Amino acid sequence: MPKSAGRTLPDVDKQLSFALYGAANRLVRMHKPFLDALGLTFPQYLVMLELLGSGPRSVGELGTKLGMDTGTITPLVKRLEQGGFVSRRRDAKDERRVLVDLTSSGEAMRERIRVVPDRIKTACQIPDDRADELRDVLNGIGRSDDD
Amino acid sequence: MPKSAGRTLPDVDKQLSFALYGAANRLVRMHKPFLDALGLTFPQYLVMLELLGSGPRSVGELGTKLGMDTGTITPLVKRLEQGGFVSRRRDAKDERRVLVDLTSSGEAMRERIRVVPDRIKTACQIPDDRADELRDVLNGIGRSDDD
DNA sequence: CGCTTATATCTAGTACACTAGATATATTTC
DNA sequence: GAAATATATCTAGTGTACTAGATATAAGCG
Repeated sequence: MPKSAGRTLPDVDKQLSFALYGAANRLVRMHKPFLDALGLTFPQYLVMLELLGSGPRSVGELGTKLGMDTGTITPLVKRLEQGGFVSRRRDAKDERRVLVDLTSSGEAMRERIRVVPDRIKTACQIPDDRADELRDVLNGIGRSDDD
Repeated sequence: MPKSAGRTLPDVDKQLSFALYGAANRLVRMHKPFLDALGLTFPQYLVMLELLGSGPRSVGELGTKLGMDTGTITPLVKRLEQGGFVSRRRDAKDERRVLVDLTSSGEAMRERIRVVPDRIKTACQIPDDRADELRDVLNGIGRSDDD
């Protein structure tokens, strides 16, 4: 067996980075049946949550909030637009910006979207206080002490 | 209790799923400078860790271990092969299987790969015991009580 | 032996997520 | 007010990650 001279490599599934990467993938998979029923992908669902919670947002603001590049957000939002869930228009105040807003069809999803987090929480079987604690730890990972 | 007027959508960044998704993305970004120097992407790095730690593996075994589909693993491994890090050959014992093994060039990366987890741990600033605890919680997420 | 079923891998098509570079509008400076 | 700079978005290209369907080998059965 290639156990190499003295130093062994830490087993891949002993590593936090692997655990985190896998958990995120599994979490997206868990969402899929619920989101398929709504015609949304996971990142699209995050954008919808933000719009439902905070109102119209520019492409750049969505990227900042969700920690994604505009090169990711633009095609994602275009698919939401094609699905009829959001509208895109130039900001009259600053024509460089594109404002993304819910259509009536998107707004109408509010109640159906709202139940998704609860279903996931149930499936995860993690108590609320434990989940909050975990969330805070995760939110601290990989941030360069600003934002 | 007012029926729906009072119920607001939970803020997107109060949610575990969002925190987990974002943390995984940030973690991959943290790895990038180290892995770029080795000519690896993050999932390719996970495959290399597994091969360095456990020896030759079939495509299917890699997929099971890493929680990924063969439709993901196959092109990924082909890129590793193109990079000269691994070889692929049919298993003589069962010609349905494709065995992935390290080349000498791949084996030679052992020491350079081994230091990556430490650098990340330092950058994350999470104490070891805390990281182990977090890892165990993450490993429990989204598994259907088998595997 | 030929037929069926199971297993393992591969191919094709959609959707992220990133980087780098192009385009378009705003703002500043002279 | 025209040129230079800054900001916001978009486009193109690479690499995951998924699903569904195709191919190829293996194993079981009449």
